[in-house]
Amino acid sequence: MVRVRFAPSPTGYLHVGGARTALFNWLYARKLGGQFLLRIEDTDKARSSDDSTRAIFDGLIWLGLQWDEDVVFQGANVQRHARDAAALLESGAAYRCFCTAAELDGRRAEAEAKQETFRYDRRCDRLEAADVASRTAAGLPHTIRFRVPEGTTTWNDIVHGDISFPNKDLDDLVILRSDGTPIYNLAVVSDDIAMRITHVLRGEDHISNTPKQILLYRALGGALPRFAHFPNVLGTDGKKLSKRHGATAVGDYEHLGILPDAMCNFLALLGWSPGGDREVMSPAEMIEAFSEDGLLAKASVFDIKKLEWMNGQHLQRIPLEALAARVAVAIEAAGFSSVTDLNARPEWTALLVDLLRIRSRTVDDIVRQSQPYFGTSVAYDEQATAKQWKDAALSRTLLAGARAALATLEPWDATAVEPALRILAEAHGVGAGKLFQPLRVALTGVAESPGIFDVLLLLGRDRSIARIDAALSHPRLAP
RNA sequence: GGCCCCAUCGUCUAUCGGUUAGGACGGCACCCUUUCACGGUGCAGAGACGGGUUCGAUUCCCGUUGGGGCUACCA
Repeated sequence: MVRVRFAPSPTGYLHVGGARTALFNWLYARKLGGQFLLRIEDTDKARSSDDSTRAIFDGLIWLGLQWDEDVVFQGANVQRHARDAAALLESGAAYRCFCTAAELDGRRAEAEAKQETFRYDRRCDRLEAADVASRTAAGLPHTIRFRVPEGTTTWNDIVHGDISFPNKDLDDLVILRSDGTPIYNLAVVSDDIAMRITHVLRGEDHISNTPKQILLYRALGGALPRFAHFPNVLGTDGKKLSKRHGATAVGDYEHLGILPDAMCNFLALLGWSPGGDREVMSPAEMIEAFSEDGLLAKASVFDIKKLEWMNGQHLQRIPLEALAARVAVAIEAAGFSSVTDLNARPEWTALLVDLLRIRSRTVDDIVRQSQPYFGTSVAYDEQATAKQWKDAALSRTLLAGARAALATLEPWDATAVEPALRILAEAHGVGAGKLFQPLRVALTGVAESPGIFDVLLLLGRDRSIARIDAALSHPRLAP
């Protein structure tokens, strides 16, 4: 049984790089019928917060990456971590170190000053047993260090192939602090063994932790998992994605009107390819197409333009009712209308959303463009009126003509509206566009909108007439 | 500094020794058209460099260069 885990530390929001790691774990588990677990690594109390934990849950839920089993909080396992450290001490794989943090810092600075690589010199490992016993009995504060054995540590990484580290380059790492709390590498291995994790899939910044962890697995007698290290997600400047690149939290994209499926699709393609030309996929299709072979070793740049395009593609594919429900919430948030009102007229709402989604890339685009279809009056865009009502006299004539034609038109539908307006344009000896454009501005206040007949239907007769009247009394159209 | 990872259009990528190096985003042009979009067509655009191996290298190996990561009593 495949068991993978996503193990973020709750020190901020869920970052897109972390989201991608979670996604790959999720895809891996779902593809193989395994379990996707979530572990919150909160052992650093100073930096961890409940708000951050909540933000991680929210982000994963929004993305649709549901985890299996209960969330594991690493902080709840400190007793086991300490027990494991004690066991290592017992078996001789680790030793007590009485060097203080200040001494260590001093030696490190000294080595650096001499351009030398600092490595712990194991002086405490050479202490006489009696000495160690008496210092311990005296209650002298000390850490527990893992004694890195001789040799080379190698593993076959799922994305990178064989990677090996000479053990001599690994320092004897502290696994338990002098206050008895565990250090990261110990906690991770202890927990992964306890959680029976079979595949550790994480970011490439953990590559250099891996040999240390493998050594700890062996010393602890745990079954070694397979490892995969995903390359970093970079900003457009080629540097690791961070706050200064703008939006990096998945929540930011939610608020920008990105659909979760589009976000997952986009993230999956950063470092994974199903082969061939496939790009736009639903979560189910991604699971179906997912395989280790498609995982790339190269870091990739987060290109928001492509994300937006991807979102536009998903906007067209999502079932209309589902999109309408999301848009309704966003329209209420924008203050144009209410969910209750929109639900009361589902067909009208569906038509509105369907007409706007084709010219939108985000939910926010739809909301922005929906404004003219709510409320009684519209704000006339200066540029639009200047351009489309340039010839005031002609515009007045055409708008008045349209008002007259529409006022008594029966029935109020596409079959009647279109011929009526085309005949009107012809009667005035102008092309259809010469009539439609000024009318579009009169009805919506802006120069871009769905087709003019659809606009009329969306607004209804009364509001259409009222807006033409409002346009007629606009300063620019004054006689 | 030491150790490790990486290297195809500006960006995301296909290619599993032999291709006019393909697709997508973005850009540009044109078509469609009542506007804006959508859609369609076309154009520009890539194997970092140097050595090998091979009949033949983008592909395999080595080096150089350039990016990135780690180097804590952080995670």
